[in-house]
Amino acid sequence: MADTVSTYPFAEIEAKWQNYWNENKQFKVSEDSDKPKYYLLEMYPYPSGRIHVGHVRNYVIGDVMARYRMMHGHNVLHPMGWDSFGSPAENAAIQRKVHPAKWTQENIVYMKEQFLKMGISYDWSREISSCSPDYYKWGQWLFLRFYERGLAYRKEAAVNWCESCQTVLSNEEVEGGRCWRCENNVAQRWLTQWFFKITAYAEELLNDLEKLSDWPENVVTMQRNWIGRSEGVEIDFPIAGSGKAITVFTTRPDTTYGATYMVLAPEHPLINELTPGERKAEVKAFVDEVMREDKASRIAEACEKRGIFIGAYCINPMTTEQIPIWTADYVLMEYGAGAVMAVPTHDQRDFEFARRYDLPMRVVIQPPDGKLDAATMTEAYIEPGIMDNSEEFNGLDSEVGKEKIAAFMEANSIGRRTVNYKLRDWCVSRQHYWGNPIPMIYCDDCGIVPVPDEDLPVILPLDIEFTGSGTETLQACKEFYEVECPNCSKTAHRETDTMATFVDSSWYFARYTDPKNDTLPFSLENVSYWMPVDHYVGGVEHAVLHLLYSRFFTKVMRDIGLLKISEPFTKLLTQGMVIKDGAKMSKSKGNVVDPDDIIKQYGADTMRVFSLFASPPERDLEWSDQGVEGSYRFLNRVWRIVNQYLPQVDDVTAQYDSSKVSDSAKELRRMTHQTIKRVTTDIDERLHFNTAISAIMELVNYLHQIKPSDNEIYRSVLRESIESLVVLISPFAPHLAEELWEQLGNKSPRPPFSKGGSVINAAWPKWDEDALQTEKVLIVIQVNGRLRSQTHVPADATEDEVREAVLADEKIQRYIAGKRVRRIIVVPRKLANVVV
RNA sequence: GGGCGAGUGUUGGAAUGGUAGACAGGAUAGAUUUAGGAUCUAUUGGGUUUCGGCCCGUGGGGGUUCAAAUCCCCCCUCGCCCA
Repeated sequence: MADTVSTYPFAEIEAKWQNYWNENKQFKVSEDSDKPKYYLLEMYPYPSGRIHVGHVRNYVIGDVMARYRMMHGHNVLHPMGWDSFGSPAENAAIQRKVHPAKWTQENIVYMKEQFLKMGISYDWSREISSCSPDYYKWGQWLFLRFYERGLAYRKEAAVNWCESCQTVLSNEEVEGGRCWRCENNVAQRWLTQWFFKITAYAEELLNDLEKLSDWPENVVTMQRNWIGRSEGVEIDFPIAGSGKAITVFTTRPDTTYGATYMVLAPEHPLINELTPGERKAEVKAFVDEVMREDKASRIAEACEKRGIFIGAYCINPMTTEQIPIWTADYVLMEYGAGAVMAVPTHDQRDFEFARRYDLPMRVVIQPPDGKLDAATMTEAYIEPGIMDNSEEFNGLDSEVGKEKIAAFMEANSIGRRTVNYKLRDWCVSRQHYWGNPIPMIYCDDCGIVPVPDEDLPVILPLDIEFTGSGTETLQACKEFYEVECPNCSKTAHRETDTMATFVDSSWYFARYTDPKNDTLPFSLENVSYWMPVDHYVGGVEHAVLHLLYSRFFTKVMRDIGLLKISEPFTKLLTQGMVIKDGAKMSKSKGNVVDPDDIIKQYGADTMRVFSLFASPPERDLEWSDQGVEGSYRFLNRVWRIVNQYLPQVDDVTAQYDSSKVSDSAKELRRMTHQTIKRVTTDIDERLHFNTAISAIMELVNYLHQIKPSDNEIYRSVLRESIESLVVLISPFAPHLAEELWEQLGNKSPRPPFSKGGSVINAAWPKWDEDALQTEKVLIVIQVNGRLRSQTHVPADATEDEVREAVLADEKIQRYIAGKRVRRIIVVPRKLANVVV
């Protein structure tokens, strides 16, 4: 518990310096700087009400990097804003009768205050909010540019429907068959929706992953899997008694002779057309049931596969046999074109399905070491092998057969080699009120008419009655819904769905470069100066969602001519979750920590230091109340040690002649420079702030036990140490550092570190490699790899000199007595291993 | 089922081929204090000891190496992603 007598006055200090930064516009940046630019960004938050410790971790990590770069003389863009459209605001409106705009605005005001209290170095002059018309106007503008290029289009399709959110979802928003936001099961519905043609960029999105060398490998892998490129063959199966064909995609054309039935996804548009009248009712009942079923259980392997014969046949183009067409729950529209040639002998799911419904099977690939019989197989044989029952292809290795069959199909116009992606076009319509209106008008005569640029933005009306669903709300609002057709001036109506909030967040990073531009989303000049984001910090939950969409938007914006880069984020850091008592914090578990309470009790610097010290950023962080107290104790220790030495270092500068340094000062100097090196490389190269802080702790512990001399050079060396300590700790505990910096008399310039004013203007200390050297080094001595002794040798001792010293060691002599020394391995300045 | 990641004291973690457990937390003892808190000092992986040491120890088993928490193979457990 905080005690006023023995602790530093964090509350006063923090308020003082937050005020100072604000008044001095310390973090405001412009494009006309001769310093090199650095764009440091954390994912902007949804203004849900209050900052939680997960946010704290995210934004503090970003702040350390931002402050570190500022102190390295970079022109650092470090902006913040609000992902302020979205369903929680709408839910609050329905449940608590507060207008979403009001609810959102109040949350923003509160959370901004919290950010200020945390001492995060944002340039608030660039603040953006996605629900503000001057921001969402440009989202609409971009939508129209997408539309002009055919990258935004409307189609009827089976789409994901979340009953609890009352809206459609993109495939990326469905995780394991559940809604990513509310974790409810997702069903399928036939609806006409707006889509972005992300598949047009599939190849580039995949290939450019190779450029992302500073991204965590798991994120790159997840995106690669999500895009899901596979090479194979598209095969046409003619429909019996019709001129049409069903096209399937397969990576295994070598098994085509084994395709004994066809399966269409229940959502497949051909089902209704192909099902003969007498079976229509039964098939429709099945299809409806599957579409209501949740996606999770449909894709679960353990679940029994169900299907129904639709009453039609198609022709296997290789065997020319008629095969039955089925529809089954295990085939999703996402795979290939929603149609699968079923080869039960060589695909496990087809095998299980065929066994259940007693469908025919034919072995067409034999393993190298045996002969399979379809009647006795207990599982599908999915490995390559020798082709069988495949006419002229018999006896071929199936890998060779793949190529031969593909060539045969192309020559005979049965099929063609193609590349398939798992990635589907991005459904962006949402049946919500609190979102960016899609700028489209429907006219009975002219059809779909885009809103002309000069009429943007389409303002989301605030004066409305909530009638339940968002779409209905907007339809009921006559001033919004009814509009003159821009083409023919007749009465037409507006689109009432709004855009997914992931559209807003797919380009916000570029808007920060020119946030007040009212003629374009951003100027080419500004965006070219700042973009790409040099370092992006956020949660791994966006590995596919936001990070894939943003890459897509960047490429489209490049093709529109808005910017010149292809990838938005050079370096990515995905931080782990904050957990408590082994579980994710949640109200129901009662393990929620409120940052406000921590700040009140210990101050923002303590909270910052704890959330950095407890674990490296990419790992999960276990919150510990006692750990917080430990960080608080440490900062108090820093406060005391600097104050204790203040009188001794007050009248000297940190400049001295290093050749005149005494032995005891040399040791202090070595410790200081070693700390500078460790902290610098930990922040800069490894991003391991926990070990950087522990290095500072070691310096503090050392300073605590020295007996300083009165000698002027010694006091200069001590000043260097104290100043380094303050500068090194400043990205972590900026308020404390500012206060101590001022106490050290560094508000006016004082060489070599202080340039006057804030500690942020200070020069980041450089370590002197010579200062790290000692005259003697400790050599650990092993005998046969086991630690036996240690000895000191001169730092510049040769390997032979080390060997001599090792053999002269008393303990070692006992160990090797009577044995033949076969060799001695010497690791310079570290270790020697005697092998006997 | 596949892919990726992780598994180290009582706890968070450190060490990425070279002294395992830095730094913190917790605990124990002592100093200070009327007391508590704060602060300071010492100890703190296990076993054993004649107090010099010695043996064991990084999920389990095997291997490579003078030397393995670290590299390789097999297995177990957990997490995430994809089926």
